Amino acid sequence: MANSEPSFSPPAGTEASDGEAHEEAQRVVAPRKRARTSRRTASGNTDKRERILKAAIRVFARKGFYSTRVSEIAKAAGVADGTIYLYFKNKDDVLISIFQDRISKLLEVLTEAVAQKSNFEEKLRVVVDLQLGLLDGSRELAEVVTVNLRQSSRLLKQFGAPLFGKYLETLARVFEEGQENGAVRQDVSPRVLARALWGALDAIALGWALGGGDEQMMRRSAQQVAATFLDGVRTR
Amino acid sequence: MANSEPSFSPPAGTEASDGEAHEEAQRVVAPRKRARTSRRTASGNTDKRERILKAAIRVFARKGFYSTRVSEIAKAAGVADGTIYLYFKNKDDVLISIFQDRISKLLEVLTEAVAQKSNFEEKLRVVVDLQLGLLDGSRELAEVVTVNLRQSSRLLKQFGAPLFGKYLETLARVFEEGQENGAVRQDVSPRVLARALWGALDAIALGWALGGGDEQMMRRSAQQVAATFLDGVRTR
Amino acid sequence: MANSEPSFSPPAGTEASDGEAHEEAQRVVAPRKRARTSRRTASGNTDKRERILKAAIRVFARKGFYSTRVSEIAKAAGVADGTIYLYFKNKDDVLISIFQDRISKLLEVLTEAVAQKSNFEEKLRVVVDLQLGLLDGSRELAEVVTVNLRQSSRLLKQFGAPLFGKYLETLARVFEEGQENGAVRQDVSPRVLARALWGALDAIALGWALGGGDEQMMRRSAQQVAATFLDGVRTR
Amino acid sequence: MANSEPSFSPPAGTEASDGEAHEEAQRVVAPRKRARTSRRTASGNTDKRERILKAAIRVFARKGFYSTRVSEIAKAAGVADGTIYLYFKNKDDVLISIFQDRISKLLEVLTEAVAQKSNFEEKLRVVVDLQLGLLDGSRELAEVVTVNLRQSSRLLKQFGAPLFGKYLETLARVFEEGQENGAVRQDVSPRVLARALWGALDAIALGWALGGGDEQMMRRSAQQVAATFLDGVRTR
DNA sequence: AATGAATGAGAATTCATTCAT
DNA sequence: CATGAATGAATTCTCATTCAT
Repeated sequence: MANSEPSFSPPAGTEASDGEAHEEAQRVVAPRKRARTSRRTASGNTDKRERILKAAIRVFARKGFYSTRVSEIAKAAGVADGTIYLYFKNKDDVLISIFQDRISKLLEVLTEAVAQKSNFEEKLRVVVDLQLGLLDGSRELAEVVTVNLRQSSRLLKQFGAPLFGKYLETLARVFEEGQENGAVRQDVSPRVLARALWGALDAIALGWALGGGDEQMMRRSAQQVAATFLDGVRTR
Repeated sequence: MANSEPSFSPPAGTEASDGEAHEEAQRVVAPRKRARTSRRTASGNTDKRERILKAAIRVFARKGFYSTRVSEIAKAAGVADGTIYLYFKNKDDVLISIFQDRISKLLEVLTEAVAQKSNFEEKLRVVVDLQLGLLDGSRELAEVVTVNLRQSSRLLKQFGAPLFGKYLETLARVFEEGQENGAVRQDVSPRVLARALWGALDAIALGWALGGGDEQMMRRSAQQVAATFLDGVRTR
Repeated sequence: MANSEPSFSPPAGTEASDGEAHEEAQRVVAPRKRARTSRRTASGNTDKRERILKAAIRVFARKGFYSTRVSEIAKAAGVADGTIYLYFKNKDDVLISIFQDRISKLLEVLTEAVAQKSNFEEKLRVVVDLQLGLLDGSRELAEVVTVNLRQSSRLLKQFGAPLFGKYLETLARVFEEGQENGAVRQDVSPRVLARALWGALDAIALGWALGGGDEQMMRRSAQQVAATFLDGVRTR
Repeated sequence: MANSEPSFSPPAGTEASDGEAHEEAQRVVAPRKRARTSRRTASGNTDKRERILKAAIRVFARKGFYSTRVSEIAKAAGVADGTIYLYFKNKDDVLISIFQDRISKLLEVLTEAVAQKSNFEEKLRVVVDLQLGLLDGSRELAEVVTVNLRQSSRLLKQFGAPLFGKYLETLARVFEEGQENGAVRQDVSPRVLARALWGALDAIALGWALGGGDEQMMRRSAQQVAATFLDGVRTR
């Protein structure tokens, strides 16, 4: 099977019709004067926007973007339908925000984690663990990315692509460094390797996310993928 | 060992809420006296159902299931909107039919192709080429699968998953055989490898589809992934 | 009271927010292959688009554009809500279409009627009668214009203005000719006179339309306005 | 004779359907303990109600009743959305209050101004100047009337009409007096003349408002309309 | 069998109004 | 008194599906 995922940048004429939308992607951070009411007890009810985002992640993951009704997100978040629109421009904006908020966070964590490790092998293991959500609290993050990355081609192409590109870039850099210091074979492109690794891990995570697997199984899978990749890319 | 193929089946409570039921979710091969008119003279009016299916594959691959309008499929197929309903129960049924009709065919091709090759390395290369659409003209079909496998939890989990599971099964079998005859290392699960390979190839195909890359580049990438995987899984 | 009507061209920042809308104002003439079903018995059920337009005129006139629900138009036209959208892009488009269809017709009639009369006095009387709907079947036309001209500032400014401008232009031309051949005083601007006459007649028509006055009363009013204007503008 | 001032009152069955009723459509001068706080020290916090009313006049004049959001009025008035409801029963009530508070004031001014002039010609000139907003700063107020008089059948017919009727009445009275003392021709109805004059001036003001004309141009137009009308209605 | 105009249920979104702070 | 976040009823519009021709 050859293929292509929900894609990640306008491949020719795709889902056009609305060339507008989200002209000013950022906006809406919180309907004025937050801060007083927000972060009520220092933890619970942290912020309504956050609550909606979390609810949306849950529902999108379960039903997919298109099958999710705005009212379902609202109900899951425990707010009125209209409240969603106090924090997000529209349904699309909710999905986009999930990406922008979460993925950039994942990217930060990745960049830092990779920087802390000194040799190639360690870096690669960090990448694997992080993407599979085995690192600290990255579990939910990973799940969001894995599951939601696939919901709306149009949206994600348009707004997810740049961030996704940076993620791959960081991975490719790890392989490149490996080549530079002789740890990685020279006859393969760092970009291709980055993509392949991401895809492999993504597939593992997807199977796990959908199958409801336990973490132990996941760790074992991670271990195996890491080992195989290391052997595969090793200089010989 | 690890990863017992969670296999995409409805993970617990998924997309319930729609009590609308699936009274007879199965299929509809062709409402009304099909068989007689079908494949009429092997020439004119060859088969309208076929034409619709082909058109749907094209459109679904480009825009995804939810963003595709029934009228678009009709237009692409050169038939009236209503005609679709003469051959399919509803829009869902069109997608389901694609999975059932076509993917099982693709699966056959894979099974056969793998069976024809005698050693592990050759089998793996066949898999790679097939999935990357380098083997025949199965590109678009593969795209439908990958694109849509991620949009509708309900439909695809329910109908796509079993076939996807079989695909992975076939791949896993290749690795398993490799282990049996000593070509593949024993410390990794064939299932995990199958999934990882599929994911890696899928990611490559995605990048290619989006980047508008040429086939040559694709072949080179395929070559690199295959080589890396082979070295990675080789017994040592 | 100084004032200004619903206006007729973007006076500074007015009801902006949607700079788009109606980019391709024309469109939708009839959903494909009309002609067969249309104009059924040569008269009744002439055309669905026409039926909707007529219903909309009635309802808009009674309740105003903003207070009219699309479903009310549909009910009045005896069609389903969705059918409206087969012939019109949206609610706005219905109002706009009323103008484009009807006013241009009124304009045609005016131009021709004025051309047929030779002296100023007769021309002026024709204008009066036409605008007041006293000429042949122009009654409904006049009513549409009078009542609907005032419904949506934004819409009418944008789409009604050009046509309204032409209407005034034609009137002004009548006065101008009057000045040229000595029938009309030279110390007043034809444009100002055109506007004033239109406004005066519009006011009369409005009172009549809302009050449900009878035609006799209207004729008398028309007679009086015409007489007064004639005396007022006469060369002395 | 003709035209007995149909006067904008609900022409038969108008805008029924909304059985929501007008339980106590009348008015609300100022909910809660007004009077005490109002017009506090004649300086600071002069009167919030007044501020809201002024802001509403501005916004309604520009965008019309239906296109104006309550929040826009609030912002323009520099108060919170909820504050509006401390002084007005609802959005409708704001518009109604404008009519009742302001227009009756305008009417007073007109009545007085007309009373101060002794001959017909002077009276007519006063009317012209007042309606064209040349007499004081009543421009915006006049705009509210004209713009909104045409948008909402229900509200304005119900609440604006009576006042508008009085305005026309006053004008008609001027013409009637003119007839009584021989300054105005007897063969035209004062009511018709009143309506026609109002309409003519309204149209002029409209053109001016839209064309962004300067006051000088306006004065010239006013001069011309006044002169033409005077000549037109003069006894001969 | 084929057509495509018509249908109407369903979904996103808006905004007047309320009410806890 | 004021505030403005939250609410949810109401409305427009879409599009899968039907059915008369």
